[in-house]
Amino acid sequence: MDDKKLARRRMLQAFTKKDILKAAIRILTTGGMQGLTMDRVAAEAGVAKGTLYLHFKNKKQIYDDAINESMVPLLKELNAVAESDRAPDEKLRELSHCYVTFFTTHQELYRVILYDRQRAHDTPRRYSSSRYRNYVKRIAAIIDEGIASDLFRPLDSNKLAAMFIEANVAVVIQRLLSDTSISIEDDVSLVVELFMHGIRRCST
Amino acid sequence: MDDKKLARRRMLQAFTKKDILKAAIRILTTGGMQGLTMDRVAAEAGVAKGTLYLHFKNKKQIYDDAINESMVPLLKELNAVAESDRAPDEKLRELSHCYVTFFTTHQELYRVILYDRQRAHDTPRRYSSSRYRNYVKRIAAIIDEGIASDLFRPLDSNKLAAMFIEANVAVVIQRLLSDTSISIEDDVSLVVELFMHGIRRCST
Amino acid sequence: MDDKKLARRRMLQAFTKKDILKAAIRILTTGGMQGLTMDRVAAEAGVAKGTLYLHFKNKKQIYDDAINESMVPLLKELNAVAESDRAPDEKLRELSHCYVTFFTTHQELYRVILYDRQRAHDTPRRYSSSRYRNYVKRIAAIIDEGIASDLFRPLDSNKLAAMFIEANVAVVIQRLLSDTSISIEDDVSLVVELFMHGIRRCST
Amino acid sequence: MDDKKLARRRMLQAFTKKDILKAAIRILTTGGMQGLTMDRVAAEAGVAKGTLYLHFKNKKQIYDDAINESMVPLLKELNAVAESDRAPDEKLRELSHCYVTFFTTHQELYRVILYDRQRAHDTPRRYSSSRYRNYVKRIAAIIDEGIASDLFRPLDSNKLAAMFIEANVAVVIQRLLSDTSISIEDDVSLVVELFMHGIRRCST
DNA sequence: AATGAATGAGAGTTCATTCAT
DNA sequence: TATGAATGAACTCTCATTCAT
Repeated sequence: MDDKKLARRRMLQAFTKKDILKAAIRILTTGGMQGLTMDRVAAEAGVAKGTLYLHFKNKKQIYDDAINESMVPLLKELNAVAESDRAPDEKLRELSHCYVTFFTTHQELYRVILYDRQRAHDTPRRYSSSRYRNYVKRIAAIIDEGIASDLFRPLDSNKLAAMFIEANVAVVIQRLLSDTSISIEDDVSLVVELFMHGIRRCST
Repeated sequence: MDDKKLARRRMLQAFTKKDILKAAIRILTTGGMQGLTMDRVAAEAGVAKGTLYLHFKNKKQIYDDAINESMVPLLKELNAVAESDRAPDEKLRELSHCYVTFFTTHQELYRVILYDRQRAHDTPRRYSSSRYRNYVKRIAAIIDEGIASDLFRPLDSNKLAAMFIEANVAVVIQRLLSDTSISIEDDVSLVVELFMHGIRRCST
Repeated sequence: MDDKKLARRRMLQAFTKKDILKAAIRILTTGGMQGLTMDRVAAEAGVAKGTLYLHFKNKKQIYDDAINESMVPLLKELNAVAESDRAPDEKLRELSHCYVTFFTTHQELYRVILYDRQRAHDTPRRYSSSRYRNYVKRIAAIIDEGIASDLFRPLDSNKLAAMFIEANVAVVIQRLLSDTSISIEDDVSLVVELFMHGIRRCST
Repeated sequence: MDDKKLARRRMLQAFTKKDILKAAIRILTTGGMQGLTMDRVAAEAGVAKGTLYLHFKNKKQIYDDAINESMVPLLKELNAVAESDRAPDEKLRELSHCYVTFFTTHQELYRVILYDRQRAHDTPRRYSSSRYRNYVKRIAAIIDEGIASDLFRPLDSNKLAAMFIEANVAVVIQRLLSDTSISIEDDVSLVVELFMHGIRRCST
């Protein structure tokens, strides 16, 4: 009986916490980093300002947790692709697809994540940064796979992985700037084409 | 006589304005977006806070103008390269070199610029964004050159240009994250190699 | 049967209340007035925050009761001394000893008590103040004893009592400020010396 | 001309600062330490809250400066007495008079000062505390004078000085508690009587 | 009787902007 | 044109108190 009550209470608490994070993500998505104020988070989550501090130590923690939380779906897809048994080049194509789709639908939040990306410098153990690094490493692993199977040439896989991610970023930026609704497939194909063969005409 | 005075006044005014922008750039370079306060700009520029409002409408304008101003040297180099009479692939190599060098030495400022990059959406007339777009176009023009001369394959030059920029960004980020002092030449070579030939082993 | 239960419940309740007060005293002793928050009292007492309000009307009551409670041991000693059959001057010496010892070992709490001392003014019915007044009266009674037995000169016993207390306070403050560990006995002797040769009739 | 303007500006600024301090003292005098909030200080001084931070680094500085400022008149009187050429016992009488008068008319503020008195401990260089210590030293010097001239017995002058101050405190507290308007002279006489027949060499 | 999540008023502080000089 | 004191809204965070369970 007591256990049930406790469990239920925990559930409710967890719900509130999730609600706050969702609210924070919504705000980051529409208003960017500067839009994220405790007042707005509280209002958006439908709780009192003080309640935020019951669930999070301070604003920074809300910010960090929100970004981490928002990346969860993308990371899940990334894992699924990485652990599938397709060929490395096919994996890259699928990753590109995930990436472009995800960031096309997240806009402002995506900018925030990009901005957050390279801050490892000042605060070495920053979670967010290690997250990015990790992300790069996974893609590098796929490229290493390709190199090992003689599919890819032996180049610096880590940097190639980083460039791969940013190439997708480039495509997303262009999508946002041009406002035309080009099919995601075409963009993905372009990215993959570049990475597989480069742009130089093959001089037999 | 009066004209002379007026001209001189204009000059002085222009000087003050430049000084303020330089101060803002220094602050952005070291302290990022959040470090940019009117107090600090005034102090750094050696003028009174109120004076800032004689030269700029508000903080946003200082911010925007500072970012534009900070890009001027890079844009000049870009122009020089674009207007030289080298082959397109050589131009890309040189651009990559300019890019990596420039951002490696600007760090925080560079983050700010990246963050600012795709803000075109909400504020359509934003100067900074049109700057980015312009930038992409110039590189696209070089790629078009290559395509026209049958050096490159006929792909979407605009998006390739964007990907080229971001590939350089990727390299810079990795430089910052790894903290190792790899030669810029090697990074540039990797970027060029990717763009010229892709990563797939050439199965002749 | 029911009575037993009720009695037992009362007992438990009384225990909880005492525990809370003890917790409050511990906090006041180490953290002073500003350290006393409901959260800390609850945590220190090992009860939920809401529970505090079952035993006390509000924070002020906890604060007041804690101060009163903290003085109980001193008051007991005071009573013991007052009711002993020693000479008045000997009693004062012993009181001084109690005082200096007690406050030397309580530090922060002692500051709180001193601050609280004369608040009678704004809130006439304040318990703590009447306590202080009571305390003064008891010492005055001892002095009156001395006067009656021709040991002391006939001066305003109430004010002399107050001065006696504060003289001990002065000694304690100096002990805290100097940080040297002078023997308590020496300090007590000084206080007594001052008071004896002041109030004692000069036996030509 | 420019100098005049500058001087005038400085004057105005100084005025504002003094006004803020006066407001803070007024609040401390009536509402004690807890009544001192930035909002109230601003309202009482008739300035905006932000203005406070133009003149003071933070609340603590306002608090400290207010206490120091409030003591200025007392310290002046103390100096005047100390440097006069009267006999040490006469000096003590006058000091007592100053003390009782000053604190009788300052009430709450006086409690704040007392509370502040012995905080040297946690923050060693605290101005306020060194102020108190200094104060004690000056009175000790007067007592030393008396000892040197064989007027007083050779006892620990520092502690006697502290006890002298606190004896006056005791008298003030009693005045506040009893609410009767006894003449200050009588109280002073009692203090002096106690101290004289305590520290004065007993001329058999 | 006990809990502890939720509240919300209010605290200290920052900073873009204004305006009298 | 230049100043910088003043403003006040907005910020992050604290904490005494309430109330459904």
